[in-house]
Amino acid sequence: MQNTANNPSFRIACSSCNLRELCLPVDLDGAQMQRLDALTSLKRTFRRGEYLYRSGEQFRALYAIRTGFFKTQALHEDGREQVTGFQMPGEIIGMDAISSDAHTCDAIALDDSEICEIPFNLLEELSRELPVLQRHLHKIMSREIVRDQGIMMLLGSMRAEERLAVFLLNLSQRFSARGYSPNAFLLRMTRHEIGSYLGLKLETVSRTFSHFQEHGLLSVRVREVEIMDMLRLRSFVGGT
Amino acid sequence: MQNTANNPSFRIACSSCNLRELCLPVDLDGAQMQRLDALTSLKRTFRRGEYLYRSGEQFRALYAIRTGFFKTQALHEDGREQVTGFQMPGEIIGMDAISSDAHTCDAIALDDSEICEIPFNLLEELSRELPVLQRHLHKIMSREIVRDQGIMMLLGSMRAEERLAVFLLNLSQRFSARGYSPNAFLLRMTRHEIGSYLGLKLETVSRTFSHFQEHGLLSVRVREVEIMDMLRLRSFVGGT
DNA sequence: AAATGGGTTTGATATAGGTCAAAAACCGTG
DNA sequence: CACGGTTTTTGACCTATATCAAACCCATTT
Repeated sequence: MQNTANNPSFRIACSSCNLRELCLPVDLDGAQMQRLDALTSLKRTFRRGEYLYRSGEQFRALYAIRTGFFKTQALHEDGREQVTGFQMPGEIIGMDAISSDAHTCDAIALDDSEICEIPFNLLEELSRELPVLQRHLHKIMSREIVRDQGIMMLLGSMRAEERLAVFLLNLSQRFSARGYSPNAFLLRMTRHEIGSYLGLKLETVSRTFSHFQEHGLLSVRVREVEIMDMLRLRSFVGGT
Repeated sequence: MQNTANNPSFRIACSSCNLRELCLPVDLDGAQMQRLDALTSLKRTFRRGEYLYRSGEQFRALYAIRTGFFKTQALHEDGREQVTGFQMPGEIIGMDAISSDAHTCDAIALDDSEICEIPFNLLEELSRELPVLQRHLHKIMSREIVRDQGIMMLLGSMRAEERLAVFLLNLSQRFSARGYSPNAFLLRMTRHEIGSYLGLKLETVSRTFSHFQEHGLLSVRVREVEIMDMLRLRSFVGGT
């Protein structure tokens, strides 16, 4: 599949973007803000299934998700692939590529999506002049490191039920931070993708959903999830 | 245990450090180099078992390891802990702490060790003036992200033998990069710590070492490892 | 309305790795 | 160099999750 629209048709600037608090919450004056706007002016849209970037492609920019939903997946030499994350609006991806100047994973839209492209050399340039932007960039990268270490913990020492509970609570919290219900949401990914992310087979994911439902923790109808008992779901993590 | 020596006794400057190529391989002129030297002038030594930092402590600096060996471990609320990495000379740790201004894991010396402390605000300041330093900092952080994703892959989709093989090959490669033999080395960590890192129980680690030995891939005498058949060990990864 | 096909659920069975336990090896210290 | 604690090895058994297989569901196409 191809990227359908490279036309920077509509130009929602950072200064007027409703995701600012999540994406680049830095305190800049008018002139500085204008420079940031200039940096991120290139928007692109993607249809479900399209690649934002592919492993091996040359690194040029970070990407801020404006709308939609993405997954990133790493490919092993031997063909095995693993989902390394699911990204939603306000989140920034592509930082893995800085170290080698080439992307180390694929990013694929799970929904029709729109992104802001942030050319990295320009971002570096601007962050040399704006310490608060510099610090924010470092925080974003550090946050990614912390996130990954959380997943290492999950994969290394949690049982299937805990993993799925952590996953759902994390989604819930992120939807909530974006103004959506923390209790009811639509999964954008398949059981296979969830399993790949959580280090489980799709059957185990499906069974664990069923368990949760039997125990009245939530109700699932395929992609629709409603968390019925958030507290008990939380207590699953690190408990029993 | 306490930090025994805060005395910045001996001042090996970056400019004359034999780890430069690994640690901060940036191309600076004399004056610039001097400023970098000033930045990293505080050295500290640690005895085996001592903490370099603890989870929750305020973030002030990154640390470059000069000699010795460290582990980092994350603690879950519920008491579970997991080793998130083993670090050796030339490697820089502490980047997880940038995002929240507090360390999110413990760093513990597994050997008598020496580190260079790099105050982060000064590093940011200098990297605003020296683009090559700025880029290098970004690369180091990005490398950490890539490393973590490799571990996610390992934990999410490899069997015990593959995990241990990957672990040993990685150590081998890093020892080799530091001028030590890639074939024979001493493990600085316990079976328990290896298991924690690899998402396995210590008994499984021990058994897997024994398997490898039975198959003539390597010889182990507790902490001493000698890789006898590097190729076959490599072929274990992603194979069979 | 039937056919197609990807995704999901559920069941039956297999297995890698975990758990429990005991012995052996190792290491620092007195 | 003997002692006590820690670490490692090995064995026997158990369990969570994988694997294999079939049925089902739902959206789209014919």
